[in-house]
Amino acid sequence: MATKYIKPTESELEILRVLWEKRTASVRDVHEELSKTKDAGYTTTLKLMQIMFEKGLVKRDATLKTHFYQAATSREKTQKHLLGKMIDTLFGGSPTQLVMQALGNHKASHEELEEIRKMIDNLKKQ
Amino acid sequence: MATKYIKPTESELEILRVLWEKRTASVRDVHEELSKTKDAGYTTTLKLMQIMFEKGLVKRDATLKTHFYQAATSREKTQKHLLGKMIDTLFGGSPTQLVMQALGNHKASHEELEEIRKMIDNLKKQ
DNA sequence: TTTTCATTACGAAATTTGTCGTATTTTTAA
DNA sequence: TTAAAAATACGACAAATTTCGTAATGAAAA
Repeated sequence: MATKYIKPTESELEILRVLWEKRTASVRDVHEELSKTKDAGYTTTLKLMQIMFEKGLVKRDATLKTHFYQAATSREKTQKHLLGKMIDTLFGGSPTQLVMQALGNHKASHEELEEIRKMIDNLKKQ
Repeated sequence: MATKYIKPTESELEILRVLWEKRTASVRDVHEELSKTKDAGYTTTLKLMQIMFEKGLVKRDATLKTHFYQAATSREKTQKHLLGKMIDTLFGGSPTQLVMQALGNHKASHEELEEIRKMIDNLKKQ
């Protein structure tokens, strides 16, 4: 049995975002990044990251005094899970509906649209 | 200033889903629908809907003994908000990334793909 | 060495969410 | 009119999440 997927909370997702971007970061690194848009104390970030470690959401190297953290799961896997959930709960199970919404409401460049079109053509061949 | 968007919780979203489908429903209606997949008492559903009313997530007609509820916001608006948030937090602001993920991981029929392709062609004309 | 400073550990409070039991109110049926 | 049934109101509790203060620890500087 695959280990149960643990859904990150809102705050945990913010931390994961930083870790995905930086690959490896100390609590202070993460906290400074988050401070740009959010204000909470350093120990709050620390505590959250410790909890995430207990949950298995992040890994850490504790050999040095300053611990260094990494995300334990990839951005892609998390995207897949949360997107799947959203499709089920909010788009009646239809990925198409979601895609239409996304394309309709959020600007995409000519090149990006072309990229998507190519992907569709590929999918149709199968 | 537009009134702040209130993000529905997980349970609230389930209730909204029922209301979007039925347009108008009593607490009992909603509860019976939810009972199919979830087990919680009637008063739990009632309480949640009362809280949602206080938050402004639902409207209600309280002239009769049995109150009738409606979602205060459309499914489309909610989809747009949550999707936008997901694009920002999880897909680095790129709707294209999200679309590619969605198409890659979730099966869509030939007809649906065609539909999306048409939309893309339309968007490209502008 | 001693002091200072940055870090982690930990407990606990505050908030939010989800749950339900009981009281009250209203309608309907006997 | 009275009793029963069904609905809402409300308070309270439990669990999860977020927050922070303080203590302990380790490293670096004086």
